[in-house]
Amino acid sequence: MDRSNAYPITYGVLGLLAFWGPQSGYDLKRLFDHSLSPMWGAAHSQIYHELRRMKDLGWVEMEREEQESRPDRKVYSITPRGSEALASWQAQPASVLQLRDELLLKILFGSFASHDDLAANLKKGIAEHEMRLLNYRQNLQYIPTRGERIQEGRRHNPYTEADEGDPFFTLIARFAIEFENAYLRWLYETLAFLEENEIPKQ
Amino acid sequence: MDRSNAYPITYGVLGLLAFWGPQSGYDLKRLFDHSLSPMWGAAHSQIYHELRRMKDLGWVEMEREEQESRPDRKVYSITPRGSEALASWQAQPASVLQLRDELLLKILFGSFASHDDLAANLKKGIAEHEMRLLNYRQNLQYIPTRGERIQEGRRHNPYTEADEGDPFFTLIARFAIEFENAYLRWLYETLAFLEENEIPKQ
DNA sequence: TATATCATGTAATCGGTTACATGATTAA
DNA sequence: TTAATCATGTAACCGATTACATGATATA
Repeated sequence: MDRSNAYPITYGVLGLLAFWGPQSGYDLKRLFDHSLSPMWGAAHSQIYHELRRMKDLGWVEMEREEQESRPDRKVYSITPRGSEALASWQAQPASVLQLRDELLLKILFGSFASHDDLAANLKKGIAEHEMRLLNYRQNLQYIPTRGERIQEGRRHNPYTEADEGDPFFTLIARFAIEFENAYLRWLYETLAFLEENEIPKQ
Repeated sequence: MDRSNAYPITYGVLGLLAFWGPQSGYDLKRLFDHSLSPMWGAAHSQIYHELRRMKDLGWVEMEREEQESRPDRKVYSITPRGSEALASWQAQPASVLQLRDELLLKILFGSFASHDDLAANLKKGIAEHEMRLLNYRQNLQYIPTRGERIQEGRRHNPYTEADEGDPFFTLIARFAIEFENAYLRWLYETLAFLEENEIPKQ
């Protein structure tokens, strides 16, 4: 629980602090939802938890911003030791990916499902991934610029044109789009295959 | 722990029992490693756990096979109630995918890494995914056939030519290959981009 | 009037991984 | 002689999700 270990999610929060400058837990949750969600989601409870752990580790500092009629904002910023931790994480090999996609499991065992159940799940998958694709395409036009964001502080529009933006965000956005395209292509082909091979009910 | 709920991993084990016929925990672990591992991995401890839980639910039955000089094999088979559970799982919508790929996280925060660290991680990713692709391509030639496997029992070669095999296994194998191809294409492009834009050390 | 946003946290649970534990057989 | 295979389990831990808890402001 309060161990001194760090995990991908820890560095996710730390990286966002390094990139965007000082943020509250609430801000970080929105950044997660906006830029990381389908790549690495996080509940707000977990973000608050990681912040406390990193404070204990000396990787972040906290400053309290008082507000009338609302809970104080606790604004966290990365410390030099946090920056070191982030860099040494980058020097370590990444753990290997596991998909864990329930839809794929269902298709794999499709011989135990009715045609209609399979088709329904495929269509739900198509809707879901089409929506993601739209989202990513829009995001690609608004890639953040690091320097600006940190200098001007929070609460202004953090986006600039894609061609001035952080090249790594652009690379990841491209990945997301290509992944969704490949997934969708397969979903449509699979659905078509099922419809062709359906044995019609008498 | 011993709750009466079921999760994707539960149905993964149940589906394997339905497809391949009676198996021991040890057999199931190998089937997982062979056919499901990068899609939905499972430690042997978890498989044994799911088997006990499903026995309590009446979804599987256990029969003890005595052996000299080795622990008894406990062979599990799916019950009619297990088949019902599998079918009703297929009727429910699948949960949505989250990638949770640490490599993507590292690339996203690539502005806090050295060129060499990034390149090393990309190259490790390339090696990993090339290996998977090879594996999937080999698997595609040997797709299991359900009926045979169950009738003839375990411990014979369970594979037949792809064109006679289960169509769903073929569909999933195609997905896996297309996914790895898309991922690899992106990895190579990203690595090339980094090499082009490297600021050489003085 | 009801929902959404702002803002932070605790508690409970659980899915999943890693380590621990045992021990015979067989092939390199 | 070392490692891999066969074979099954327990224990500890922890990352992550879900639910619980509070309460003001602004918008529909």
